[in-house]
Amino acid sequence: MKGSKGAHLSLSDSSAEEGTLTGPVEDYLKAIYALGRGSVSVATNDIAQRLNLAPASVSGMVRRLAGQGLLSYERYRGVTLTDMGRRAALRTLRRHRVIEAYLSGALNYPWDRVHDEAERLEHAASDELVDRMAAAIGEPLTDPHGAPIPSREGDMDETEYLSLAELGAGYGARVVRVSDADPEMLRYLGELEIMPGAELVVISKAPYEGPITLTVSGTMLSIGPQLASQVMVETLNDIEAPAH
Amino acid sequence: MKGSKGAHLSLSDSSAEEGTLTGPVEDYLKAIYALGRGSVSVATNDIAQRLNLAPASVSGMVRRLAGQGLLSYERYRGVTLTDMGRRAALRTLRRHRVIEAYLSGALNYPWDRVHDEAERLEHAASDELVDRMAAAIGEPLTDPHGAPIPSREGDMDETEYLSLAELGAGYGARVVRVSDADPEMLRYLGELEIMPGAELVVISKAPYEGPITLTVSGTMLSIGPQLASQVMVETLNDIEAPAH
DNA sequence: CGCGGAAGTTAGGGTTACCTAATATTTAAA
DNA sequence: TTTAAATATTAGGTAACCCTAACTTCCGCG
Repeated sequence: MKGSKGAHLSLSDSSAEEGTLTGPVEDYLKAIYALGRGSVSVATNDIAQRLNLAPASVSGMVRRLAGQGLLSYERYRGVTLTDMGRRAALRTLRRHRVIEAYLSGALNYPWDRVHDEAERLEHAASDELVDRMAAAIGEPLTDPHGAPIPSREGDMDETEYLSLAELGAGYGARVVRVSDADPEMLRYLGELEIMPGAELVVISKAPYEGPITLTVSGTMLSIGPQLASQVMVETLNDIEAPAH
Repeated sequence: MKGSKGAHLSLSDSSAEEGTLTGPVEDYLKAIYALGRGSVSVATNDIAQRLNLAPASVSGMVRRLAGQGLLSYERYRGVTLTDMGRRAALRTLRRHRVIEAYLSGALNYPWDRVHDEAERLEHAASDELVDRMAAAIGEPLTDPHGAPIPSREGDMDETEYLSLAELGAGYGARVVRVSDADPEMLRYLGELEIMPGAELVVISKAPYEGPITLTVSGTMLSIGPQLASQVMVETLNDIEAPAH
């Protein structure tokens, strides 16, 4: 575990602003939140890249959002979410992850396809629907990829974890989260049974960015370091350093 | 029963067009379908009223949609859906009604609130999601208000029914469908247990648009003709004309 | 320190979808 | 048949988002 902190902002009701943000605006806020982990300043080019937009488009939008009080912005200096912006971002994040968890838990969606569906539904679902979905599947704490779900009140566990690539040979660990960026990759990880909750032991790490050999639920396999870096784990004290 | 006909058009895949219609476009097509029951010509003003838009906005949109082959349009003459447009309308209608049925059946949504939620989700949900929802609640044939759900293939039962206001005193009937236009009204009808499946007997109809007295599941009550006209029923041969 | 490339911005357009005001067309009634 | 009311359309705007091209600012390296 590398570090830990928490976010708290009231998500519901959101005080005085008009309330209804457009889909694109929600996407901007989510992207800025993800890139700036809450309060770090974010480069407009990075937002553009993440949202697949031309940098010029971001400059314009960011100026508008600053005008609406959702973020603070100084030309050529990057942007930072205001409390209001952070609240909106977390609200969208909660929607997204609850929807993912619901699709997976209640409708048997395969985990490599929940992301895209949630990406569209998150802008259309009401708070009530999201709350009902969460209740229906027992108020889960994470989405199917292991990402934490912000609470209705705007709290989110922001614990950071080691990646499997950083784990030393001989260590046992439990998978807590995998990146949901690439469906193809998720399908592959699924085949290997590398998913949240799985326990694994690193057998060896070849040097020079070589393959990492490990056992997952009894099976031995090797994966590249690039893939391993997308898998976040929590070390297990009790399986520590077996002989090899 | 006043008449009966069926619609058949392949809903899936939709042949050669680009495929993704915007939310507003889907709303126009749905409105035109609803107003023209398939193929009757529809006045642009009626579309405007139904969608709560200025008539001028409709003229413009309708020209664009005609250009895309979704409807045929002659200035000052109203519009008619093409096969392609009808297909798209039925696809949206299916989404809408499946979502309503799902919200009600799987998430315990009260029936006066499913419409608004579905109105937003219908533009964001994928065909796969809609199909999974339908499967999860046993492929229902109607939504919670009794409106028929078009099949994946584009078939819809378009049977027309008598309204409760048209039913003569002494007749027994089963409620098949109620208007979902007004949540307030739905809540009231729910309190009275006037909902699809309920069986009722008309005791008397006061003249000059006076109240209609009836029994619903044993209880006697009176409603105005305006409300009664929003309740569609199917007569029951076996409870016909009891003495009074 | 200054200068070139990277990063970010403005300028100028385009599309969708809406609006109000002014105009045209249809239609029903005198 | 004429004509006014009802219906519908164009004309001219606005706002949200997006783009490409041209320009500006920043910053690190020599």
